[in-house]
Amino acid sequence: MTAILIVDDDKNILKLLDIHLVKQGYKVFQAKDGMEALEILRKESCDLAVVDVMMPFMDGYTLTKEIRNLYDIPVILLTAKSQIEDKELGFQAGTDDYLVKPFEPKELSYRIKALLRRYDHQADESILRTGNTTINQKSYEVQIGNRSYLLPLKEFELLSYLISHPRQVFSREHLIEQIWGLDFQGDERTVDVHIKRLRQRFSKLTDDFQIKTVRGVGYLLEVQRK
Amino acid sequence: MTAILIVDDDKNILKLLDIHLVKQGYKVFQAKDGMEALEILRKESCDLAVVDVMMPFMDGYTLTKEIRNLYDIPVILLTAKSQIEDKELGFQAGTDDYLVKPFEPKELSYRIKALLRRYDHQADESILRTGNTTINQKSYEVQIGNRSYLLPLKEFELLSYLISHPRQVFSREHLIEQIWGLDFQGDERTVDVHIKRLRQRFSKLTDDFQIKTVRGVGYLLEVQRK
DNA sequence: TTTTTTGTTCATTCTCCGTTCATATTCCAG
DNA sequence: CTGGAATATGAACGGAGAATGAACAAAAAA
Repeated sequence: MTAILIVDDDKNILKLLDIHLVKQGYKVFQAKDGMEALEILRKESCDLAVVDVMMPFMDGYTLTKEIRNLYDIPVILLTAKSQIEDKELGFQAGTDDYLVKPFEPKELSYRIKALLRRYDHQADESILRTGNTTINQKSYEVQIGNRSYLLPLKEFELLSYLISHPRQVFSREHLIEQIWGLDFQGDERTVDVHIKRLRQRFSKLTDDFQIKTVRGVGYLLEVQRK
Repeated sequence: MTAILIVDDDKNILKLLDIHLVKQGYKVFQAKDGMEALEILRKESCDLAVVDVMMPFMDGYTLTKEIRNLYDIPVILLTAKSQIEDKELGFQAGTDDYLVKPFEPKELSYRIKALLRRYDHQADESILRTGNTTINQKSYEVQIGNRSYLLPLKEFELLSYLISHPRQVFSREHLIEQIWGLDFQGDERTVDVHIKRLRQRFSKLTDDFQIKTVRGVGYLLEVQRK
C-alpha cells in the first residue's frame, strides 16, 4: 500500500488531509513539524511527502532539502497565496511540485497520483516496455503482442540489458562484464552467438527493436520510433 | 536553446505566452490547433509542449496522447476552472502536469523549469546538437529531425570532431592526429575520402551544417546561422 | 538412464569499410 | 587564358571484424 507523509503544524489541516487521503486508499502518516517528519521517515517507508511551507522550528524548504538528501521520494509543498514569490526557493530545493493554499483536495489527489506514477515509472525496473514488447524481469518472459516467450537465461539477460539502455553501444567486453561478471574467462565471441540467436528469434516476430552492429565497437539496440 | 511549443486556439493567449516565454529565453513555436501542433513537431525539435484543453477539431487530451505516442517530451495541459473534473482524463493521457486558468505566467515558468529539469536528468552529456541535428556519442548515431543514421566509425568520429569545433579550420594532418592517432602511417588523402562521404551522405538531408574546403589548409565545418 | 536444452568454442564464410589509386575537376598564380 | 597544384570523385581492393553453422560438454528435464 502506498504511504504518504503529511507535515503541517495546523492539526485541522492534518486531519482534513488525512481523511481525504485515507479515503483515496493511501496509508497516511502525520507529523506536526520537521523533526517529527524526519523521525517518521526514519522508521516507516513513505512513498511521498506533502509539506507545508510555514512551520515553526524548521520551515518547509529546509525540510524538503533534508528529505531529498536522505530519501528518494517526491515532495509536494503547500504554500499560501502570499508566498508565491517564494516558490522558486522551493523548486531549487528539489521539490517536485507545489500547491497554493487554499486548494481543492481533489487537486492534491491528482498531483499525488501524477507524481507517484512518475516515480513508479522510474522505480519499477522489473518490467521493460518498448512498443508492443514487454520484458518481465521477474518471470524472465518476453511478451510480444499477446504471445509470450521464455528465453534461455543468457539470451534474456542480454536482451534485458540492451533494452534497458536503448540506443547505446556496448563493447563485448562491457556486456560480458555486466552479464557474465568480472570473472568470466571465456571468449568474447560468445556474445556474438547470443546476439545471433536473439536476432533470429525476434527479427520476424517484431520490429519494436533491432540489434545493430557498430563495427569495431560493439552492439546496440535500436527501438522503433513511431 | 530550449524550444517550447504552445498550442491554443485563442490568439491573444498565444501571444501573451509567447512574449512571456521568449522573455525567459525560450524559443517558442505557436500552433492554433492540434494538426498545426503535430506539423510543427514533425519539423522542429521541441523540448516541451503547453497545450490548451478546449480547442476545436482536436481537444487537448487527444493531442496530448498523440504527442506522447510520437515524442518523448513533457506536456503541460491548460484547463479552465470549470473543467477541473476532467483533470483525471488529462493525466490518464500521460500528461506531466496541468495548470488551471487563469494562472500567473510565473507559475507556468516554474512548472516548465521543473519539468525540463526532470527530463534533462535523463538526457546525456555526450550529445552534440546543431539545429535539428543531434550527435549521440554513445550510440554513434546521428539524428536529423526524427530519423537517425548509424555511421561508419571513422566518418562518425570525423563529423563528431568537426561539429564540436565549428567554424575552425583543421589541416588533414591535425585531423589524422586527432582521430586516427599519432601512429597512423597512411596517406593524408584518406581524410578527403571520408569528407566526401560525409558530404554526400548529409548534403541533401540537412543544411544544419556544411563541410567547407579551405584550399591549401584543410577543412572546416560551418553551422547554419538562424 | 535417455533426451533435450543451453552455453560455449571453433572453423568457415561473408561483408563492410578504411584505404589506395587513378582520373576528373576546380582553383588560382602568373 | 593557361598550366600546375590542390581537391573531388569514382572505383576497386584487401583485410579485419562479424555472421553463421556445427559441434560438444554440461546441465536440466523426461
